[in-house]
Amino acid sequence: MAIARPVDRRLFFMLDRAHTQLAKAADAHLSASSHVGTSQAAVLIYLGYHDNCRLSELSEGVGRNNSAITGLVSRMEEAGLVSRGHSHDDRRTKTVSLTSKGWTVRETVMNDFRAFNEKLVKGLNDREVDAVMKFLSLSVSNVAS
Amino acid sequence: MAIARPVDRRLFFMLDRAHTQLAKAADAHLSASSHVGTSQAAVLIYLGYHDNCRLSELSEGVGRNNSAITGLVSRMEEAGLVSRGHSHDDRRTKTVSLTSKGWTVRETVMNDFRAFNEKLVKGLNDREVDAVMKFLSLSVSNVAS
DNA sequence: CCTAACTATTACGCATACGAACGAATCTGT
DNA sequence: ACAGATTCGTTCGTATGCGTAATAGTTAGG
Repeated sequence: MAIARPVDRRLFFMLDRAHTQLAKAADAHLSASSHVGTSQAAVLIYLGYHDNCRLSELSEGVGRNNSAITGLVSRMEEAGLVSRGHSHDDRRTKTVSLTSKGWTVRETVMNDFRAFNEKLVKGLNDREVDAVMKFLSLSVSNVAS
Repeated sequence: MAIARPVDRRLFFMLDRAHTQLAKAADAHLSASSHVGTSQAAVLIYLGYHDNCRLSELSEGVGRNNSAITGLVSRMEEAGLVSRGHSHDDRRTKTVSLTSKGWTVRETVMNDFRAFNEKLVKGLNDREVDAVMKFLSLSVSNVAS
């Protein structure tokens, strides 16, 4: 259960720090080949698996709220990476889909991240990587209450 | 080595997502008792261990760059949590120290995070927690190059 | 002494995120 | 069929952080 080990109280800050540094490194990694940051990259990747989805679904998929998505999608629309559409079923909803340019950039981004993620787990064995992924999934639901 | 396992390419996004959700939860957790966010909380905790340190050291300690620290410290100074001082050795440098109010808030924040961090590792055994901490430390240096 | 390096600040523009509130559309219960 | 609740996307204001560049004071090296 790992209760109250002194080191535990630093866990969140270690995560925060790692995220800051890794996001910075990932941004640098990405902008070398494409002009997208990590937020936009997440959208590109998600849309590859769920093209033409609702904005709310995208919001859920990349873990940002509605208003963040509105701005994010708008910037990406201006950049020609995605386009908005309308749903036939429900006139409230709008959909997002990748443009052909979006698909191309996504391909680059995917390759970049494959290399990047391999760097992240350098020095860890499979068992440890599994523990990390388990933590990243579990912790979100642990605090969701 | 965990090379090219299909799941690896999602690692960074899982981290990104976890960080976003956890930061949001932590903010809610904190602002219930004190009026500080996670950035300011990090500063409070760091200063508890390195009171009266230089701004650059703080910058390194909490993983933000110099100009971000200037703004962060200014906001905290206005809130009465920290105060700026001058170094005797080097008159270029300025120092930051906790005010008595800062120490009080830090105490609250520390307790909040103890509880919060315990929630994060719920469902993980010690071995897995160790792997997570190892990952969070290692990954930063792995991409630092 | 002069110059180079360091330290912190400041200002600008930009990206990202949040919560709150809004209008429009849709669904639900009666 | 209609009133009320809910959902969806948007807009607004605010907070935070980054990069870059300019500024200014201080220190250290030659």
